[in-house]
Order: sequence, then C-alpha cells, then structure tokens
Amino acid sequence: MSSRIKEIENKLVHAKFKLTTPRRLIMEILLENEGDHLTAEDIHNRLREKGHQVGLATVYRTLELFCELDILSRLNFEDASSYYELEEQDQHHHHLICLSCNKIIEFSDELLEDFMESIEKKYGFEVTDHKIKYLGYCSDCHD
Amino acid sequence: MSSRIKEIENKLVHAKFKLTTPRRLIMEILLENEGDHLTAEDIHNRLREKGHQVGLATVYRTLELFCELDILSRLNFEDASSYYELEEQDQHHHHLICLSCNKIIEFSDELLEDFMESIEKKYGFEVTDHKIKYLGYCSDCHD
DNA sequence: ATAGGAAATGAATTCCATTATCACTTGAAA
DNA sequence: TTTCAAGTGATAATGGAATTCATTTCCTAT
Ligand SMILES: [Mn+2]
Ligand SMILES: [Mn+2]
Ligand SMILES: [Zn+2]
Ligand SMILES: [Zn+2]
Repeated sequence: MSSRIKEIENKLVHAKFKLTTPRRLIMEILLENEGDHLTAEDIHNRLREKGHQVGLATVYRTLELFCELDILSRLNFEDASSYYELEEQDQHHHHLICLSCNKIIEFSDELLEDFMESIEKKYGFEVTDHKIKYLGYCSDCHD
Repeated sequence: MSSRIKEIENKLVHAKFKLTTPRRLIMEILLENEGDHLTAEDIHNRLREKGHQVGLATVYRTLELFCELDILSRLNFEDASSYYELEEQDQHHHHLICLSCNKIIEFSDELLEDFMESIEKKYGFEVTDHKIKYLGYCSDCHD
C-alpha cells in the first residue's frame, strides 16, 4: 500500500470513516490519473475496465466524502459535469479554459494572496477556498 | 419603453434578432430585479405572477441568447442551478459566497487586472472572461 | 468465536435542471 | 395578401446526481 494511500487512510480514520475496498479502489484510480480532471463516470468506467465492480452511487458518495475531507477538489468548468482532482497540499492551482478546443491549462495563484487578504479585511469575510477561472483562447486557438 | 430596453433592442437587432414580446417581458423582469441573481425558474415564476404566460423553454432560450450577446452573465454558485444577472458595462464584479447562510457579497476586481495581464503573457492565452469566487464565512457567520 | 448493530454498499428508482422536439404562431418582406 | 423564416410553448427526453432500501461488511461487546 502506497504511502499516499496511507496518508488518505489517516484522514479518513481521523474523521471516523473507514478505508473500505471501494474507497481504496477509487483512490487508486485517482492516484493513477493524478493531474487529470475526472468525472464520476470516468472513474466508474476505469474501475470496470480494471475488472472492479463498484456501484456508481458509491463512486458519487465517495467523491463527496473525499471532498469534505479535503482529499479532493470538485471543479466546475463550463459544462454540466463535475470534475475531480487530488488536492495538492502545497500549491493550490487554477484553470485556464480554452473556449475553442476545451484545453485546460493550470496556473498557480501565488500573486493573488495579497488580494485575498484585502478581501478578508474589507468584508470581514473569512475565506476558506477560492475558485478562479479564466476563459478565452489558448495559444493554439487564437491569431 | 425605457432607454435600457432600447439599448438591448439595439444589441438584438444588430445581431439580427428581434425584440419579441417574450424577450421584452423577460428583460423587464431582469431590469425590475437588477442586482439580484435569478434562476430561469425564478424568472418564469415572476412572469406568471404578473399574469404573463411565457413558456419555460422560451425563458431558457432567451437567457442563453442574452448571454451570447453579453446582455447577461451566467453564474454558477455551488449548487445545481445557473443564476443570471445583467452585465454591467462599466465594472465587472465577482462573488463572495457564505458557506453558512449562502449570502452573496459582491466585490470588484480592479486589483486583478495586472494579474490577468501576466496570465495572458505567460501562457499566450487570450482571456475573454474570468470567474472568481471566494468561498467561506461572512461577518455574520464566523467568530 | 459469536452475536449484534452501525456503517457501507449497489441496483434500482427518483429527482430536477436543462435541452430537444415539433406543431403552431408571428411578423416582416415580397 | 402571400410567403416563409424566426420564434414560441406544451410536452417529452436527457443526463448527472441524489435517494431508497434490501443486503453486505466489519467492528465491538460479550
Ligand atoms: Mn487542475
Ligand atoms: Mn452579482
Ligand atoms: Zn484552444
Ligand atoms: Zn453567512
């Protein structure tokens, strides 16, 4: 069992949940596809391809649980589905979405820290998360 | 007919569309509720309250058209629905979303202009729109 | 070890916002 | 007027997600 899985298990146990077989299988898919943005159905399909049968409802429930425990982030691009990615403890990143080819380009937001702090002061709003999306045309799709 | 409606009509006509009765009625609802964030169903209900019968499908189609013409913005908060608000030509704004009471607080993004420009340079990405959400707890809901 | 019970699962169903369909209406142009 | 594309609205369909509920898993107390 990878140390990464162990780390997840600690988070689960700390919150009084168990690392069950379906949860472990789902986490393995997420780790194998780290860096991708996967839908619940993507994950369900990859499980089936590997010969594991996990109910789609369990996939949804597990993704929701992992989000609550900050193991995952739920992303909403400009379509109907939710996408999930492993939360990176060190650097939070955001997304550039190409309106032409739907390419997703990631960028970090170090430069935004000051702005976030000014928001907290100005509005007395305690920021716990932020979601920033830039929409437009990637270098392949303009000019 | 208000000058605001006239302005919208110009945009429509310029794009080869007509200001039909359903479209005008929907625009009136939006103007009467300027500053609010309304769902398609909200708008449909307010039309019915005023005795106007417009099909829900037409409400959806009109909202989509208005978004394409940059008359409206479509907003996605953290729930399943889309919310719409009139696009303000002068100052673009964003939203603080309270995770406790669901209050929406608006803020402008003047300070972010520099950051957006750095994104354009760094990635050769032509930004046409951006969506920024800060999630957390408003002043009524923390401490 | 065994029994009890809470937590978790999965097949099926339901939900619900949104989109598609299609017959009908409208209104501008010929 | 006639024509015909654009627009409309009742309804059905779609699809991602949530819910239901019978069953299974697995920890705990005896
Ligand atoms: Mn990402
Ligand atoms: Mn707003
Ligand atoms: Zn592109
Ligand atoms: Zn609040």
